[in-house]
Amino acid sequence: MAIIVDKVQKRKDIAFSCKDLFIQNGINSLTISQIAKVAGVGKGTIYEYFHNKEEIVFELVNILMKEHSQKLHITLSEQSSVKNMVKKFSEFFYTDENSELRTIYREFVSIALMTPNKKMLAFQTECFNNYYTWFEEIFKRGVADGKLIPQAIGLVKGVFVTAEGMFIASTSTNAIDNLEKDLNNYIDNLFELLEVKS
Amino acid sequence: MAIIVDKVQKRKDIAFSCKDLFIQNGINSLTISQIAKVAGVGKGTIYEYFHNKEEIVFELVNILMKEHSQKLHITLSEQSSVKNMVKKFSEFFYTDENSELRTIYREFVSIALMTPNKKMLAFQTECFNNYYTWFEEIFKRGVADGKLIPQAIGLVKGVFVTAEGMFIASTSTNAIDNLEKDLNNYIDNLFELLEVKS
Amino acid sequence: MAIIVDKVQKRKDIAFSCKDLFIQNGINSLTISQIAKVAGVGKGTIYEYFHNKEEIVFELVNILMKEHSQKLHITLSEQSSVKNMVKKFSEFFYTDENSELRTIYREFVSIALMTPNKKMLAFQTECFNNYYTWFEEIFKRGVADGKLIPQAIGLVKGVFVTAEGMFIASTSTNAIDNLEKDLNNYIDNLFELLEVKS
Amino acid sequence: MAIIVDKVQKRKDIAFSCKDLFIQNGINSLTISQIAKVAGVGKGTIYEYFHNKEEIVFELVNILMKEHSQKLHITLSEQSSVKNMVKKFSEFFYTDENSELRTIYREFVSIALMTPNKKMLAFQTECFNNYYTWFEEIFKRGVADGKLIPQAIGLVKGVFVTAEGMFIASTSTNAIDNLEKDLNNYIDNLFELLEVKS
DNA sequence: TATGAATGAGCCTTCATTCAT
DNA sequence: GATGAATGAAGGCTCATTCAT
Repeated sequence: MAIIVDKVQKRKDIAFSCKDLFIQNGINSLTISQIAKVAGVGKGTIYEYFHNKEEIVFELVNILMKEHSQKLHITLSEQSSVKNMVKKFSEFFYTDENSELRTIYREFVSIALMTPNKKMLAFQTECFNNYYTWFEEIFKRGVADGKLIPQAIGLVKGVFVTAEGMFIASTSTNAIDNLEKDLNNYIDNLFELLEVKS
Repeated sequence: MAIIVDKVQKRKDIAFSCKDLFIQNGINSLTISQIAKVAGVGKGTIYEYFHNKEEIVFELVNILMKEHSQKLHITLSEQSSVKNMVKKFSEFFYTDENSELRTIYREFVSIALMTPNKKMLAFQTECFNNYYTWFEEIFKRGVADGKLIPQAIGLVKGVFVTAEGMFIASTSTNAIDNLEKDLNNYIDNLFELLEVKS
Repeated sequence: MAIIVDKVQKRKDIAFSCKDLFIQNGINSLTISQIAKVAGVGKGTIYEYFHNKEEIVFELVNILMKEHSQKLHITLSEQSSVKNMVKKFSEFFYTDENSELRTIYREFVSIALMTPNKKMLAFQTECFNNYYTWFEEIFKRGVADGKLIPQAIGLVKGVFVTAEGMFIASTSTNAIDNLEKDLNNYIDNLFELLEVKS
Repeated sequence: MAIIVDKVQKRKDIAFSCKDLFIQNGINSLTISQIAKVAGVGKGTIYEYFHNKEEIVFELVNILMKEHSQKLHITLSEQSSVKNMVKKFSEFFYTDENSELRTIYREFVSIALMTPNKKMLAFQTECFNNYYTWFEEIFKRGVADGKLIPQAIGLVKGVFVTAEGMFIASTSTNAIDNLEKDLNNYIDNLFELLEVKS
């Protein structure tokens, strides 16, 4: 009887096993040899599950994003105000807890900017839409509940990308230390304008 | 005696000469051989002016940014309102006119995210601060002139990075076509809240 | 499953295959490409078995030295006097039979003098000790058997290195033709003093 | 009036100026650029005085050897016995005072073994003969004066090269620390046999 | 299915040498 | 005589990918 291998699971396992390597060295200095070694499989086997190196990053980000997404869902549902939800949302970009995922995310954005290919873009779009729809929903509910002024809707997209914008900027300018302060300051000031005063 | 060469100018010339190559293929597929060829110099000559490939990109972005910065200065000085200034500012991210610089800028951000080194970070910080100080000034003047509400100041950083955030997002999600609409919509809605109604 | 290869043997094969190339051109003008070609393997394969060019020479000398060592063992065991043993020992430095090994040995000494690294030094030490212990043994037995005067022991190291010293000198001074005569003359005169007259 | 440059002296100056560089890095990692820099001349100028890199080493060894030779002459003339002369002779190979020259000499031997060319060999021969004639003379006088037994003459060449042989061996085997002891021990034991007991 | 030995195109980089000034 | 900018041949080495087992 042939051994039945769960291809989907093995794919995930391989991607996940090189997480640390990926975080430490970045995709550019990762070699298939190294990946095969830490994954505990042969070099040829990698090619049974992935077409190229970037697909592995792809899979890895996929896994980690889903994980993060689930946690975030729970956290958000515990928040009482839209502002707090947005704050929890933006926490991703500075808490220690997410530093690993952030490192990988950074690399991922970098790859996407440099060598965009269809599969990767499709995934990014999915990823973006997933979070964005969510984000939009929160704002819409806020307006419907009379917590936010109607004009808030027109700012959703802008607000959504601001956290990422700041993250990118802070990485580039090596000013990651101020990120938390800057983000919270921005959110506080913004909601000062958006929240309906009771 | 030996030939005296304007090393600074030649450095610029080499960097500039590979602009098209860089736009078409990205830094990763650029080879020193190609660069030397389009620059019309020998391979060894490249190393007389640059330590490595990334330094060339570095120089090129430097040149183009300065060029763009100057043009922008003029354009901004012609605007009558803060909102229009911000719109002109954000035009960089979608007009055809800047598509080349944008491509290079994208690559540059990508490199900075992936392999940050001190020199590059220093340049990025300088670049960021240059534009940001400018941006902040515009807002402060707006408030001082009674055109914007005082709370606008607390949003400066957020607004500043939003355009970049959307740009990155649009690249990833292949939704660059909507960028102009999204950006303008965001700015219109935001200034609805920030502008002092007369 | 994958092909199982005798890595140790293949390493030897590759090293051995470039013997002639090495003798004709010396290590400095040997290129990896040439080595790969005469070894009948790809360039990359070389790096599966060796870390760098010098390691190949290292392996080659290792092989040839062992071969020579074995032959010498037999030859020495056939000698009747210590003097003859020493003569057979020193023959290495001038007989036609060993000219190839000598060329490689010369190159090897040259490398060791110029770029000593731990591995190479360790091997040299081993090599030296191997022959030297042997040499010392011969002298000790000679004294024990009453063939040599006891003071011979104090000269062992000096005598041992003399052949090599003459070899180096003869190479430098292009006087290799006189080496045989010089060596034998030296040995004859020395043993005149060291041998116990019956 | 044209500036009269002492070509011979400038040649020496250039060679001498790169002494430290040469000692620290060895000939292989010396570049013409570096040499020109430390010599305080242009790269092209080097080629006015030397045909290639090795010629510089050649000149340098020449200078240093002559210097050493003169010092040795004086030292030797102060010795009372042949044995002491030989000891002083061999001191070159282990005293701190000569460590620099030794480093260069080692490199020089290495070059000579690897890439012997006529000029270099001619110089080596001259160098060897210079010292050797001297050495032979000492022994001959020792015999003539009734200090040494006549058979000593037949050992001159062997004894002469022994110090160098030990030096080479000690370099290879990393046993340079024992060199002084080994050499002196050898000389003491040898002269026990060669000196005429009064 | 799994492997890992073999590959070789092509990269970056070095540096001795030239030659116009 | 002196210079140093320019060169380009040539080298070592990497590593994604293949494929026989």
